[in-house]
Amino acid sequence: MATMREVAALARVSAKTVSRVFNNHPYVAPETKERVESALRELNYVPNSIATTFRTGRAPVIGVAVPDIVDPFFALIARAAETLAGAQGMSVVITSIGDDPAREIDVVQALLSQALSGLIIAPVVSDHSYLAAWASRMPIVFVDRQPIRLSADSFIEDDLAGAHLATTHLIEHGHRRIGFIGDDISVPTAAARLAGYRAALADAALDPSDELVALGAGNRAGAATALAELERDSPSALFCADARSAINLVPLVRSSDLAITSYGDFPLADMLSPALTVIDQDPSRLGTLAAQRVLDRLDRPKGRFRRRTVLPVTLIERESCAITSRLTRSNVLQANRAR
Amino acid sequence: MATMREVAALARVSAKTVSRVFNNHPYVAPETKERVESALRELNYVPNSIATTFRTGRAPVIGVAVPDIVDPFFALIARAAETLAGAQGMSVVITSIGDDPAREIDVVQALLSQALSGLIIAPVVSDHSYLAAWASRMPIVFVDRQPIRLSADSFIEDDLAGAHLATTHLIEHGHRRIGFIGDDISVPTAAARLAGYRAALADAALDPSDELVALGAGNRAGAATALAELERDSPSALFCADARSAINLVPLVRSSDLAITSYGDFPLADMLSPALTVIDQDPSRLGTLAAQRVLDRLDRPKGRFRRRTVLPVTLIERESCAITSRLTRSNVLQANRAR
DNA sequence: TTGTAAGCGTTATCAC
DNA sequence: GTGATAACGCTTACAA
Repeated sequence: MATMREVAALARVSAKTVSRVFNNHPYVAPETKERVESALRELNYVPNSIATTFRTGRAPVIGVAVPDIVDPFFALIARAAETLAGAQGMSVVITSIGDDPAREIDVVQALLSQALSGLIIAPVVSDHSYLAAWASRMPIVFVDRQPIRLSADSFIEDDLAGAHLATTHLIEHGHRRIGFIGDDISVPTAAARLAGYRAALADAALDPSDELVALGAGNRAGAATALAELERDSPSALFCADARSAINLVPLVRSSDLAITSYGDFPLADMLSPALTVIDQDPSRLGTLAAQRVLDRLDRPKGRFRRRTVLPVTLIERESCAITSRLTRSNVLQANRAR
Repeated sequence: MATMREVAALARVSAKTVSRVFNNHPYVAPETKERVESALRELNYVPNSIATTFRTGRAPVIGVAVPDIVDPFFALIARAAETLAGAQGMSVVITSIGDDPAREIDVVQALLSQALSGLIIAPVVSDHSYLAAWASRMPIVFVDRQPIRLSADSFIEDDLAGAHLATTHLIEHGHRRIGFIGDDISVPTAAARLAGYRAALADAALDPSDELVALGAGNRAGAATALAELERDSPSALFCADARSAINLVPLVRSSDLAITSYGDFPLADMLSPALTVIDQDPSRLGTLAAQRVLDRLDRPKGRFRRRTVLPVTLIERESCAITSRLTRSNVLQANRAR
């Protein structure tokens, strides 16, 4: 690990000149430059990034905190952010917050106490005032979920409209008793989707009964309980508020005649029988936008930016919703297989 | 952002004493300690981690480089490493290398030029000598893939035995013409799986014809081509060398009568009709072991450790292999649904 | 065009 | 027990 001083000694110049050459500053005599460059090569000089960071006061690192990096939705956000940041010479520290809200503050504080230049966060807790102290020091950008009790940039999806879209889709296919199944309603996105579901029912003058709402489907056992609960009220269709719940639900409804729509696509959703109609999200775009915003804020600390950006979502229509398909299930299976 | 000096001034002591109090060093007079502590509280002192890192010469950060963080297999490795490291006050910088081997060196060098304490890597390229310079400075641990032209610790799975197991399973179910389908054979794990497949055929005195091997199934189009290629030789079963290829393959073989076994489980593999028999991997364990090894090496730089650890894999038998199931496919479907 | 000096915040050394 | 001083490697003023 040669230092600048050692390179300087070898090239018979001062450390400052080495610094100038290394950072391509002008006003270095060509022959000096050449001598320094060969010394640089000879000693295989690599700058000590800790020292640079120390001097600069800020590391070229953006923190990314998401509930779970194993969830492809968040992994796509993280990867997109990493790609964009990497192109600007910044790297990305990823932290999985986990499902336990109690852990979030510790985990995120630990992340922040490193020397980050900025933070991208999809929070689990619903009070983000603990970030206020940090927000004055670095750009903090929320993705997928809005900041609460904190003023910060956010890029989120139109969960309400998406849920409305999916529910309306089921209504248009003739369903009248539509169940809502999700995991944890305290997550703001889930709450918005429930609101969208209810709004769609209201718009169609259908009864938004609480008995048709079941939660806790984040794991297979919970999904089974939730489904059993709903089935007492014999819905003909389900709106599933997130992809993970949908994945848990799929095995359970195989033998039933329930139509299903899911908020969030997932691999093989199109391979099920019947193929699942889903709300399509664009996590990569969220990640790219968030990272770009962090970089923009770093570039122009005094700049003015839109605080809240809501991205539209779309419906991917497959075959899981029609009442008719359920009545002739075996035909549909045949048709699927023939494709 | 109060510094130690400011705290020292307020407590009317030297910076060193503040440092002693903050780090719980002995030999501080109780009343001095108390005065310092109240100053610490009053100024809300938070140590500047950049300075500490600079002083120490090493950041409490472990790098994790994997081909793709969106792939749940690697995400599980990364999450497990993060969890273990986090418990020791270390954080984790994750980088997706991408599929392009040409990018790996740049990406990993960029990662390394930060001040890491160690590196966990699942490499894409097949010559790791570029890491030699770094290996002398920090522990480098390979996961899932072995180091080539470099001496380093590794935790890998028994790809050869796993592929042998899966192929033998198909043979035992009566299959005689078994195709191999994968993505890129230059990836060492894939090569080992091909070898395992061939060994199993040889052990059963079956012909390991090259015509039954098709590659490039990493995307849907490639999978279609690969499958078409294989079907010219009418195999009755396929051994699919990785989960991603299997996911691409599933839609294509729906209408066929091919039995399938996949190396690597994936969500909903048990929900397909017929449910897929797979080789089960344990990426979390790989990640945990790798992170633990990095920490162990940091703790005991002179310690001696096993260089190469091979983890066994297991077969999860589902229903996709029996010849009989294929002959009575519709019955099987009924049975599935009834479950 | 090049060099000198100072300092970023913390901690190790050694003296008191 | 406590404090002055130096040092980590680099860059920013400023001087030459």
